[in-house]
Amino acid sequence: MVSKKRLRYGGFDAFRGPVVPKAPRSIRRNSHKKSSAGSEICPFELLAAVAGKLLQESEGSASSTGPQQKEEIIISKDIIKQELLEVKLKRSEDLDQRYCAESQFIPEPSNLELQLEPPLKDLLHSDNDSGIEHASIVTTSDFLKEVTTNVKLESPDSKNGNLCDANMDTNIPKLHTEPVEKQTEDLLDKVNHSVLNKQYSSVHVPFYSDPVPSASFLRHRGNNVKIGVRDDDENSFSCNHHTTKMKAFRLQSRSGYRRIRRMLTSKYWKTAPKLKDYEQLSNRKNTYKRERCQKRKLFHHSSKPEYVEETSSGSISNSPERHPSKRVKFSIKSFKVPELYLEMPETSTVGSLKRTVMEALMAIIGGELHVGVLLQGKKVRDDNITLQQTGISLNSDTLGFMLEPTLPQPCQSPVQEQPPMSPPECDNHQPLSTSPDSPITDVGFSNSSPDSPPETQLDNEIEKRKEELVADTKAIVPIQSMNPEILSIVPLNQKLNKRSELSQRRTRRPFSVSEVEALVEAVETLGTGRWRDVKIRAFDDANHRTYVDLKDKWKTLVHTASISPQQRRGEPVPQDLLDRVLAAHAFWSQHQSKQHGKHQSEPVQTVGTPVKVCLE
DNA sequence: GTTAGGG
DNA sequence: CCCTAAC
Repeated sequence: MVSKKRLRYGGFDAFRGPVVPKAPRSIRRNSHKKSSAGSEICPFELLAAVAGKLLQESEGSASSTGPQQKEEIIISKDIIKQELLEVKLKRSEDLDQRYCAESQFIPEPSNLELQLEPPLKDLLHSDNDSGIEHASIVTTSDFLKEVTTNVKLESPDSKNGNLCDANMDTNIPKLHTEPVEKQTEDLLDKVNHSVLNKQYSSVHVPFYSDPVPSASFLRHRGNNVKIGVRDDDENSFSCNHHTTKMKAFRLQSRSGYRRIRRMLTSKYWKTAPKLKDYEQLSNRKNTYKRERCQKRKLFHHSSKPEYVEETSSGSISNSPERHPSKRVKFSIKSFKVPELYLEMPETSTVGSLKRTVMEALMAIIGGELHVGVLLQGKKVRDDNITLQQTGISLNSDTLGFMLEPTLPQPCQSPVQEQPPMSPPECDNHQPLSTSPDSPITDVGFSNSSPDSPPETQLDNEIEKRKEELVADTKAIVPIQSMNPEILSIVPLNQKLNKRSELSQRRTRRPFSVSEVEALVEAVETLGTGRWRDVKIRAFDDANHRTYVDLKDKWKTLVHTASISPQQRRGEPVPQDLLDRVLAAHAFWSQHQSKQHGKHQSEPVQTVGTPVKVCLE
């Protein structure tokens, strides 16, 4: 049997060595920070930056080549490579060693990068109608290695070993200042306008090959080419056109999964470079929340707007003259495109690759493009409220933008049918082949209704199947690796990638009143320190409610009960229940529930009237 | 594996 | 809900 850990490592433990040193966390944490912070992300940042410059510089000579052949290749193997040499030194060695055996497949190392220029405006079907002037593609040797060999291993450092950066930055110089009262709608217009009007010079789309291509991500599109776009965070994966449903999946059993995920998401793995503090901040704390809000968004904000002149608190400058209103300055550094997934035969020509990439991009951004505004991770949906009202004027450091292609995006149902990554069944049994007609709605993410399913059984099933999944997944890898005909291109975002694969947050499932009642009842009798017992007693059959959940729920119930009804959110809990909550809470906290231990069966509905439940 | 708390 | 420290 393959252990879960093995799975996690793609069964290449031998290559990896201990992931986390058996040392005190504090030590591990520190060492990790220092060692990886610089070597993991930076290279990619650097790559992007360097490549960007290079390409920009080469723009002059690489201008449009014609109406039809608007594509153009730029192979600059050495330049970028050089730039990265220093940074990647160590890693490169590792990789080279690893791939040594397979390197013969690599005709020749080259750096790959994709650049779109001018703007997407053309693709956007915006006001303008010109076409893309050209797209350049460059690959790195590593990239090719990965591609041609379909590497399936990922070492601690190969988290980044996944090669290229995966974001598409569309640099936008700067946006104008806006009156604070300006409505968000206006802001959006501004942004959109800027985006659509060549105000940025290039678009970068670095890719990386997916170390463990998920069958579910594959879509056939025309001949052999597969294209898809995966939402970077939620594992949600959107495909263009004929794509059908794709569901992400969980690989491990809940416990194992959680354990692994804990490892992956723990700060020990966090390696965001210092330079990206802003990102780290939001990443660490908001990624879940923020990005969660972006489900189904093909584009997500990459960089928060930066204040051009002042700090967050002083970001507002007065414009005495014309507008009495304060003005907020926005400087949108760039936008990022989510993961892009492509597959095509090795025999494909570079030209076709370019076309494919373009098609994929077109598919993504081909429709009308909108800009979404994210404030503190939450999407600001109301276009009519003012910046002031949203708090953007004061808080723009938590502001984000995202490009929203107009793909059929069902979503938006507050609740979801199924946990995003959950039902392994889906993936397991809906392999590569897909019916082009399948509704896109099923794509990856899920929608599950809170009170959805007879989860009890479902969960069990899932649990069972996880074992199978392990095997299946493992099997998939080798197959891929042995099939050099498949070219995988997947933009990368390691952290997100990791998270998306293994750190999927559970789907939110609000407690129903009946659940609350059951919880209250159980706590009344058992006390507040025996959550496991509470679980067994009242939620034994609810696999999705862990005792920790119950404990948390109780915590919120106590809080809810102590605030005014107006401040409460969600499905209202009957006041009488809340009263019982308070009573039980008071009772048990006063009676040190812990020590009440064992088996008092006395229903404490009389909690209010102190009882001598204490036995013993 | 559980608890208890902070986030 | 997540993440962790402490048991």
